[in-house]
Amino acid sequence: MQSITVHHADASTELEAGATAIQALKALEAIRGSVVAARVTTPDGTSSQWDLDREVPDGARVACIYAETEEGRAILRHSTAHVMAQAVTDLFPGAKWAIGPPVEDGFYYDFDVERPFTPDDLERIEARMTELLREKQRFVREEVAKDDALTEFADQPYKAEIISLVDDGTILSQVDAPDPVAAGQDPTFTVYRNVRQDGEVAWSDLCRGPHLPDTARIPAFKLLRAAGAYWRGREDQPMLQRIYGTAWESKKALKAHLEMIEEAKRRDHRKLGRELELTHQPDELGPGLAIFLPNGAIVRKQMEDWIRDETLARGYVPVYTPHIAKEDLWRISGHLENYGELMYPGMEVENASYRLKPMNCPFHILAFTSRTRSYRELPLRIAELGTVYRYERSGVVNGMLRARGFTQDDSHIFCRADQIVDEVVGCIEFARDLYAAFGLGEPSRVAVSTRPEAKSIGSDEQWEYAEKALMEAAARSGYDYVIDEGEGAFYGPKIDIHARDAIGREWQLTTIQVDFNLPQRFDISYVGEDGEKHQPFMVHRALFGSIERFFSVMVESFNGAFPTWLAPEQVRVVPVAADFDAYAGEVAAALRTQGVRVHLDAADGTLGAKIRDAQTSKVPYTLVVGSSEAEARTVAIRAYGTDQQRKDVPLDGFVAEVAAEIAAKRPKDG
RNA sequence: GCCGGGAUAGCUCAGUCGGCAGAGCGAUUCACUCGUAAUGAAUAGGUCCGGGGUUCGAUUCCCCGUCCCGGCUCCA
Repeated sequence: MQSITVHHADASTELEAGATAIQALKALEAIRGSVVAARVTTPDGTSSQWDLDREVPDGARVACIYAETEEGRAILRHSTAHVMAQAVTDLFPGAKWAIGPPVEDGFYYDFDVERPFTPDDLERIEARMTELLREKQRFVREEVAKDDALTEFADQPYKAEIISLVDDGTILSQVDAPDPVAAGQDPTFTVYRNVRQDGEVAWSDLCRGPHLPDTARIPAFKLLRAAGAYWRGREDQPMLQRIYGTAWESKKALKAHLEMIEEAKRRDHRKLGRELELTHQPDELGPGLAIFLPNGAIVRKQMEDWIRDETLARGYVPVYTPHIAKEDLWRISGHLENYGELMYPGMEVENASYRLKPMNCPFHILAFTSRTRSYRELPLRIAELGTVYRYERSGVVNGMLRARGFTQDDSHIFCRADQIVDEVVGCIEFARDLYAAFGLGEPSRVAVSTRPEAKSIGSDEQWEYAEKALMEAAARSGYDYVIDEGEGAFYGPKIDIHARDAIGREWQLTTIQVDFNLPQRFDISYVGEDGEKHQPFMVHRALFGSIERFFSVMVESFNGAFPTWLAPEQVRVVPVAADFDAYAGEVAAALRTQGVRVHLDAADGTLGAKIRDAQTSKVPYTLVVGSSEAEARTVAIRAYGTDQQRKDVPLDGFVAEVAAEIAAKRPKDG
C-alpha cells in the first residue's frame, strides 16, 4: 500500500495514498472550527484552495479555510451561487447561465432568460434553494478535457464562450473561469456536479472551485435583488439578468449583514438631506443638480473655509475662473475630442459656441500662461474651488454622490519632473490631514492606476517615469498601495485615495493625477536656469474630490449628527417656561458672541417636545434653563444621543468649553 | 445609455376591482406656561408627475415622455 506524507504547521503524518484534504486535516488534528475548504501547498510551492473531499498529493502542506473568514465566506457564497443557478434551472427551463462569482458581502449569478426576474421570482427561487439545501447534494469535482467540456455545455453558449476564451489565452478574471493557463499549455477544465444522496447528478457547472462538501453546509443565505448586467461587463454584449444574494457562516451573521443594509438605508444622504434640511434636489432643477439649503450650506462653508485656509498655508495660490468658455479652448485642451460626450452641448452667442466646463484644468493653464514663468516660481500650485458640469449618462446620477454639477477643491501644480514625487507626497499628506479633520480617519486604500490599454497619449518614457514617481510617493507616504492596472486617465497615471465611513463602506474621494497631455497641447513653458524654455509637468489633484460627494459621505458616516465644529446648529437653548426666556436669551447671546451657532427655542410647547425636537434635529448640545439656572447663572447640558444631563454647569465654563471644541476643528472622538 | 421597479398633501405612506382622494407627521391658529424624546383642539394644504388614447366617466386601464430608485457600464 502506497503512503503519502502531509504537513500542517510543525506536524506531519503519513496517510494512505488517495487521502483527501479533510482526512489529512483530521489526522493532523488541525481543525479548530467550521472549515469550508483547505489551503494546500504542494511540494513545488504552489498554494491553492482545495475541496475538502479532493485528494491531496504527497508532501502537501494543508491548512483550514474557516467559514468566518473572508476567504471562507467567498467559498460559501460561491457554492450558494451554484445552488441558486440550479434552482433557476429548475424553475426556468431553458435558462442559460453565464457566471456566478462571490463578491464583497455576497454573490451573484447572471442568466439569460426569456423575461427578467420579478420579486416574486426571487421568492420562488429562494424557496427552491432551501429545498436543495435540505437535499444535502454533494459538490463533486471532475477534471475534463476541453472537447468534453464543449460537448457537455453545448447548449450553454456562455459557458462555451468561457471555454474558448480560456483556450485562446484571453485571461478572464472571473472566478468561474478556470485558472489562466500559460501559453501553449493545454488547459484543463473543471466541472462541479451537484450530486443527490442517491447518486443522481442534479446539476453541473463549469467552475474553478473549490466548493463546500455539500449544500447542507450553507447555514444562511438570502436573495437580495435582480438587475440587468452586460455579459462580460461590456456594453456591446447582450444584457443578462443578474440575481444578487448573500450568504453567511451563521444566521446571526446574515442578520447582522441585513441590519447593516437597513442602517445604510436609514443613513442615506438623500433621506437625511431632506429631513435635516441640508440639501434640496427638486425636479425643476434637473437631474444631478442640487441646492444647498442653509443647514447644508453652513457645513459646506466649514469645508470650504478649511480647505481654503489649508491650501494657502501649504503654498498654493488662489484663482477664480468662469464656468463657461469658448469651444476653441476645449478643442485645444482635447476635452472635446476625448471627453466630449460628457460635456453639455454648446451655447451659441455672437457667432461663437460656449461650453460649460467639465474640468478646471484649461483655466488654470491660462492662469499659468498669463505671463512668462520662471523656474524660480516652480512648483506653482494654482488652486480653486471650481464648479464643473458633466453631462453624466442618465442612469449613473445618484443624489449628490454622483452629480452633474459639482465643485472640486481643484488644484494644478506646475512643476519640474524631479519635483513630482515631493509634490505628490505633499498631496497625500494633505489628504491624510483632511480625512482626520473631517472624521473619516486614515485613508483605507491608496491605489496607483497605470496606463490604460485603450487610448492614451504620451511616450512610454513619460508614463514609466510618472508611474514610478507616483509609486515612490505612495511608498514614501507610508501607505501600502495597490496597483490598478490600466485604470489611469488617458493623459497620465493617477493615485486615488479611498476612505471608510462609520459603517465600513469605502468611498473614492481624493484623486491625484499626473498630466502630460495639457502642457503639450497648450505648449506651456517656463524659463529655466539655463535661459531656455522648458515644459513643466502638471499634477492635477482634488482632495475632497467633489465637495458634494464628500459632504454626502460625511452625512451618511455621521448619520447626520455632525461634529460640533461642522454642525449647522451647535447649541439649542430651551427655557423650561416663558418666565425664563430672558435668561435663555442671555445664554444664547453669550454663546453667539463667541461665534457659536445657537438657536433659542422660546416658542410654545412642552419641554419634552422641545428636547425631542433638538434630538431629532441632531443638535450637538441642548441647554435647558429654568429658575435654578437663572439664579446661579448655570446651564443644564444634554449632549446629542445621550439621555444624561450635566447639571449646574456655569455658563461661562460651558461657553469656553464649546468654543474650544469648535476651535479645535476635530471630531469629538477623534 | 442599457435592464427592471416606481411617482398620490411639505415628508412618510394608505386607497380607488374605472364613479369628482385619505391618515400620521409637519405648517397655521387658539387654548395650555409646562424640568429632559411627542399637551389638546381646530384650520389650511392635492392638475393623484406631464401629454395622448380607450371609456358615459381615467388618479386607477393602454401608449409616449419626464423624473426618481436598484443594478450594469462609466466616474469625483
